[in-house]
Amino acid sequence: MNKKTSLKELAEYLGLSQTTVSRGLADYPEVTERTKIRIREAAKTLNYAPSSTAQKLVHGKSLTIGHVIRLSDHMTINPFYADFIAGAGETYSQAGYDMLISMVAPEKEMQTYRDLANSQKVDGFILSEPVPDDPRIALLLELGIPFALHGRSHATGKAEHNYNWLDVNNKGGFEIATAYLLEQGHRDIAFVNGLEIFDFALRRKEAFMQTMQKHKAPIRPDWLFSGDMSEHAGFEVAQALLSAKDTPTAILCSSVLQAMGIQRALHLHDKILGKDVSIICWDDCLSGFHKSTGLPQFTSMQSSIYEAGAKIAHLLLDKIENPNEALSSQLLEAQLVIGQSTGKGPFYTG
Amino acid sequence: MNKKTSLKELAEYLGLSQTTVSRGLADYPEVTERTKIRIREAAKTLNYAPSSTAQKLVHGKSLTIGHVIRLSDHMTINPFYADFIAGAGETYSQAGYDMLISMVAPEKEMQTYRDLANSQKVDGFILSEPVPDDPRIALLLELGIPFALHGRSHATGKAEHNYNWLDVNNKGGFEIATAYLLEQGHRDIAFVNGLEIFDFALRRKEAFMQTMQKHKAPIRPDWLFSGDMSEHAGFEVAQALLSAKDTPTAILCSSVLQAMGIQRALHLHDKILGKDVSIICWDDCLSGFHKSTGLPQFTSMQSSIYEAGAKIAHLLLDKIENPNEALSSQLLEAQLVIGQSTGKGPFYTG
DNA sequence: AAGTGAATTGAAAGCGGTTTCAATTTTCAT
DNA sequence: ATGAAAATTGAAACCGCTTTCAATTCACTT
Repeated sequence: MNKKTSLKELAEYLGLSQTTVSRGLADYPEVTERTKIRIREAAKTLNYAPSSTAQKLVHGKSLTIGHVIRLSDHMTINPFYADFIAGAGETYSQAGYDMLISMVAPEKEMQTYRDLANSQKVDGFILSEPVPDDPRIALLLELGIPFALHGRSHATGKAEHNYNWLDVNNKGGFEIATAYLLEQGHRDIAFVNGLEIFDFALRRKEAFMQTMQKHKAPIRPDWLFSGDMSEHAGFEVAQALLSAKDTPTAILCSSVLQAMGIQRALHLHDKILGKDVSIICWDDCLSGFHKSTGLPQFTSMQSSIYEAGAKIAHLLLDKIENPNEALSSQLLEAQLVIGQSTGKGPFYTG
Repeated sequence: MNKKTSLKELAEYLGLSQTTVSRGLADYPEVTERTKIRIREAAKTLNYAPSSTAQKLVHGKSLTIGHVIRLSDHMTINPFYADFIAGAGETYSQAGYDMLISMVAPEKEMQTYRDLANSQKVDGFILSEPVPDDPRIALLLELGIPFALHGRSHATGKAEHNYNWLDVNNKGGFEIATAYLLEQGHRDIAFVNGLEIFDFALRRKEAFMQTMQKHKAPIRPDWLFSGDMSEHAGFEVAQALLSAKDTPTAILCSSVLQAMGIQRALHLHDKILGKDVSIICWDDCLSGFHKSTGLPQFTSMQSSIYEAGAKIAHLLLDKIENPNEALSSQLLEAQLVIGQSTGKGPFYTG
């Protein structure tokens, strides 16, 4: 249990002033190389490290970014969020920032943002899973603390906003996916969306509807679903779909988990994936830095959420360090990757 | 963009000394109720909140717990870890602590612990995924910083340890699981473990081996696997198993993900789960606070990892706040929950 | 009205650093 | 040797809060 050494003690030990020692450690040019070396060695032997708290106080910054995670019913701690966090975390540590994560019940969420900002525990926030007119945005703008938004939030009122955002092109991605299914000869397509309170889900739906209409393909209201992006939810939906007398030849869904659930239901109904029924799903590329994701090879719209985390962290840090710079936002494109879950449909005209 | 109010400004505004204001806000008894009210109101109007940095400096504590996550090849950011973190995070916020998460490349891991401890950014750590003689334990003991271990670390040298731990009874759990399969009339059982560098995996293997031996059931070396706890890994193993000329009638595996991969392979080989082949898996009860986990109903040994996170956080906070108290550790029991993935084996003698 | 103890209040000293600005020492040309 | 300029060093203020300890005010006795 070695006690903490303070700068004062280190200075006394060296017979120097705190000033010189502080400067020596910070590698100021006015300190002789010889004394710098002495200082560093003494610091090593005494096992000295500056108190980050004291440094933060003097610099007036916390060098910490906050992530507030709502523990609610729908959005459980999304496994994908772990990947997102990992990407952001990497960027933070490279830039000398820390990551503060706060998991809170929904009713305490707003107050948590307030407290974290007011007590200056964090220099900025990353917001995820925005809904239209997201109240967190208004709050943080009012508090005057920098933040970046992962996704976009449709604002009905004054469209003006003063924050950076990064989003993946959900609409463009699902336009491509829908068009691909149509090209392959599918017309009877079911759509299994995430919860349509979220911005991304609304954009995906828009993409599906518009693309179907554009190609004069029929949209069946009873083939439009919205719910949890879980294996279970996918299974349930597919059970319902496959028990009806007419069934779709293709399903577009919003997550790999849903796709897996659908796949399970297909097995039960003796349907062959990619033959009887095609599936395209959105794939956030869980653990995107690994080659094999360990998930079945669905045809999917791919976009690395790890990368998104890393990039949005940069956006936020930029905003914090250059508050007056112009806003910058990014729209990432998802890639259509053909897997084994899609095949030709009945209307294919090669 | 409202500027931060300092205690000094608030005091001037009120025409009081900083001392009184500080005491008023902290609800000291020597401050009149009337002035307290004035103070609180002024604080509200000026939107004052004490700087946590300054408070930390004064109190010499960071009120922050560190979680260092190694971004390596095997242990990607385990989805289950998110749940664990959520449990711990809940406990922290209730106790007024913050959670600092650091995601680092494996080679920087040890230095990260050092830095976080020396710079006093955190008051303690939670360690996860221990290996035998885990070097992090030695390091943190040397640094003299409190920590709690999720799992146990077999120590070959001096067995003495000075930290709290919490583990789930991996050995007991897999003894029960193995015995259940044997009772149901299975003898040809394959064992699909996690990576056997980790303590928990070693205990599970021990349980399997001993229980099989005790019941005079044959252990086939080519039916013992160890690898990633991913869907993909489960699939690969099962592919290999099912392609051989003789196949097991039951598989005991270490995670739900592996079980799902095995299930996928079973389908390909036209085997029926729970009939041709039984599966028992370990289930960390992902998102344990929800009713339906969204995962297929495997027979499993269940133990909530969310709960484990919450409990170990308490253990650590106890240690931090009462450093001299006796050590306390907990061993949680996993529950055998019968699902649809198990059935009678060929040697069943009802 | 004076004196006492109790109740309030505030000045100042830290907490552990960084940085300004002045003081001291070196260096070098004269 | 001498003085001016350059290179080093250090004293002290400050970041924003808590807390000790002394000072002031108040409420009651006598």
